[in-house]
This record gives sequence, structure tokens and C-alpha cells, in this order.
Amino acid sequence: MLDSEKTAFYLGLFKGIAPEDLLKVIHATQQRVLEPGEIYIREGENSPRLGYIKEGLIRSYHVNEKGMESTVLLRWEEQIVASYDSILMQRPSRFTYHALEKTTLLEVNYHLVEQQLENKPVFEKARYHFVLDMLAQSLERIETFVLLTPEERYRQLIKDKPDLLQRVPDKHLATLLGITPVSLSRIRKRIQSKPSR
Amino acid sequence: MLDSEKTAFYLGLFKGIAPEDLLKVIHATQQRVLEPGEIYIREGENSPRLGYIKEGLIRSYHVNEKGMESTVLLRWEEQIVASYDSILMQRPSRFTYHALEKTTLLEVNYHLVEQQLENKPVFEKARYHFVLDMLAQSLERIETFVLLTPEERYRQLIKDKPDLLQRVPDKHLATLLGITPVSLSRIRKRIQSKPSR
DNA sequence: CGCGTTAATTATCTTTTGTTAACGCCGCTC
DNA sequence: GAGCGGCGTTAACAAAAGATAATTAACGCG
Repeated sequence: MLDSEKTAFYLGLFKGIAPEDLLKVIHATQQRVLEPGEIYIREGENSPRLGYIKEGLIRSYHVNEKGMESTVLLRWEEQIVASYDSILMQRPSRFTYHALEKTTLLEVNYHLVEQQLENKPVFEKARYHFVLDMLAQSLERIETFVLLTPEERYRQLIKDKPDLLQRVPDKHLATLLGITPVSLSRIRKRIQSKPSR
Repeated sequence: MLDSEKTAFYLGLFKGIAPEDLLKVIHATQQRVLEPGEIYIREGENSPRLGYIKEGLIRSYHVNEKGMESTVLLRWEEQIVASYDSILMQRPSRFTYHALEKTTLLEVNYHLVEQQLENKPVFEKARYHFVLDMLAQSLERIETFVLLTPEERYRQLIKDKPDLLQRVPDKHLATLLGITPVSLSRIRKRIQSKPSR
């Protein structure tokens, strides 16, 4: 990969970063390609990986005691992916992260960046905005569960990010919405006959 | 209110704050008491209020186009309360915040603190940890919607914070869990006959 | 080509939830 | 103390979702 690409990425992330700091994190950054189905972070791992998705799709899921699998999160191009348990809470990941498509990442060890940029205002700001952005997304998702019915949640999903329909198997979208695949199939049928709104 | 109380609060929030900065924010801080039912932040307001709840309970709710009211959030003693729309996203609040009990707050204008502590590492760190904490809570709440049934969510609620049962009307707890009051009543009945787990 | 695998749909039945309305209880006011 | 309103419960019915299983279609592979 070209260093200019990494440079552009970090200049966006850390606006105002000092050149020498930029070099340090650039050299710690690697490009990585995940094949479809390949696991990125395994449940139980304490992974310091912080990835920026250039292309592709990562799914985070959890398997309960009955063996049922639930999709907790989807992340796609231009988004950051990391084990929140590990990065934010310093504990082993409760979820497995794997690629649904061939996925290209810029990957860096979070602890390394943290050390090298410790007490640098630029890093503090970037970190804050990164977490803030995730918080905004999380709060909106909570609202969809509190305020909307499953059908309305599905309608909103296909409105907000329609390409997911082609890229993610329905069964994963179903559990992401908190419903079963069978139920999602029925909702799709209902919507066909009544495409209102 | 005693200044020592404010001092303790901010020393906890901004570990390592400089004395002169501490004084500035202390003087900008006021104690405020809300009577039961009193509105703290109204929907549509762009409120810079940041409150630390010393005692009491605040509920944030939303009224949809059909006039149905949904509880989005509850905050209680030792927690921070603010309009996330306003503070974090710089937009008018989509929710109304009001006191369910007589509530005592330490209140400060967030923009003021922001100005006075701008570019101070201590403030950046505190702000990060504040948002991080909220993110952790949000992610856990999302998981309850994805991974648990309404009954399991209710069981978890009364396990994690049993005093809410006495302090908050059931109808508000119901919408907080994403279900109707009638349904919550049935869940309670089911649990009585089957207190397992 | 047939075989096994997987995903999506469909069917059937059960369980749960939503909706609406009624009822009793309690606290408040006049 | 009579009347009133809000709340939790219950009932009755409709709608939706869960559980399970069968069916179909698409696909890769030997």
C-alpha cells in the first residue's frame, strides 16, 4: 500500500497531528485483507486491533447458550472496527468479528497508538470524536428498539442502507433487528403487499 | 450549597485539574432542585444544561405522532444528565426530560465549561471518559434488545436496579423495555408463578 | 448429472404481544 | 364523603412473532 494513503487516513483522523507523530503511527499501520468468512477477532480474545475498513463488511455476532447466533453489529467501508470490549473496556471480547465479504483494512495496534500519542491533544480530540460518533450511532439504535416496531425497524434499515440487502444474508439482518429470520421473511411479504411509507 | 461539595464533584470528574480552572467552573455551577413532575429540558429546546444528579430521578421521553409516549432513558443519583442531542450533536432535543421525584442537581452550562477548559488535557480526558462510559452503557442496552426477550429484559432490569420498581411507574418501565404496560403486567404475572432464574 | 449444503420461504401450531375496554384501587379535591 | 383521574390489572380479541418442520431454489463439487 502507498504511504500516501495511510497519510490521508490519519490526517483525517488526527487533524493537526505533528509530522513526527504521524510517521510513527504510519509505520505501525499495516494493510490487511480478509477473505469472506475469515475471522478477524474471536470471542474470548483480548484484541488490541483497531481497523479502518477501506472496502468490505465485518459482522460481529454472539452465540448464546442454546447455540443461537445473533448479529450484534455490522461495519462497512470507511468505518472503524474494533472489539469494543477489548479497546474500550479492557476485557476479552464477548463477540466474534468476521468478514462477510473480502475486506481490506488498515490495521493498527491500539495500545501502540495510545502510547505514542499519549497526552497529545490531537490524539485526545480524535479519540473523543471517535467515541462520540459511536455513541451517537448507539443512541439512535436504542431509539429504534424503543420507539419502532420490528417492521418499522426493517423499513428504516432498507431506507438508510439499502445495499445491505444484497450484501448480507437476511438471517443476519433479522437478528440484527432483534427478530428471527422467519419473522423477517413474513415482514418482507407484508411490505410487498403494502409498500406504503 | 457548600463549595466543598462542588469541589469534590469536580475533583472526581477532572482528576488533576488546575486550581484556577477549578475555581472557574465551580463559580459557574449552581445547585438546582426540581419538584416531582417538573420539566428540566423540553423537546425542541437546544439546552446546554449539564447536570449531575445528587438525589432523585430524571426521565427522558418522546411522544410520537399518535400521541403515544415512550421512555427513552432514566437517570438517577450520581449520574450525569444532559440533552444528548444538544450537548453532543448540537441540535434541538428530540426528547423531554423531567423529574419523576424531587431531584437535586449540580448544574452547569456545558458550553461555558467547554470554553474555559478548552485545550486543557484534563478536560479532554474527562470528556472522553464521560462519553466512553455512556457508550459502554448504550452498547449493553443494545445487546439486551438484540439478545434478550422482553421477559428477560425485565428480569435483568429488576436484578440490576430493583429500586426502580418502587420509584418509577410500571408504564414507564414498560416503554423503557420496548413493550406496552399491559404486556409488562402479564410478564409480572408470569414471573410470579415461575420465579426461576 | 446427482448429491449435499445453505438460505429463504411457507405452513402449522403455540406463545407472546398489541389493542381496546372494563374494573377495582388509591389518592386527591371540593 | 362523593366525585374524579390515574394506574395497574384483567379480559377478549386481533395481530404478530417464536418454534419447528417441510419445501423450494441456488450453488458448489465430485
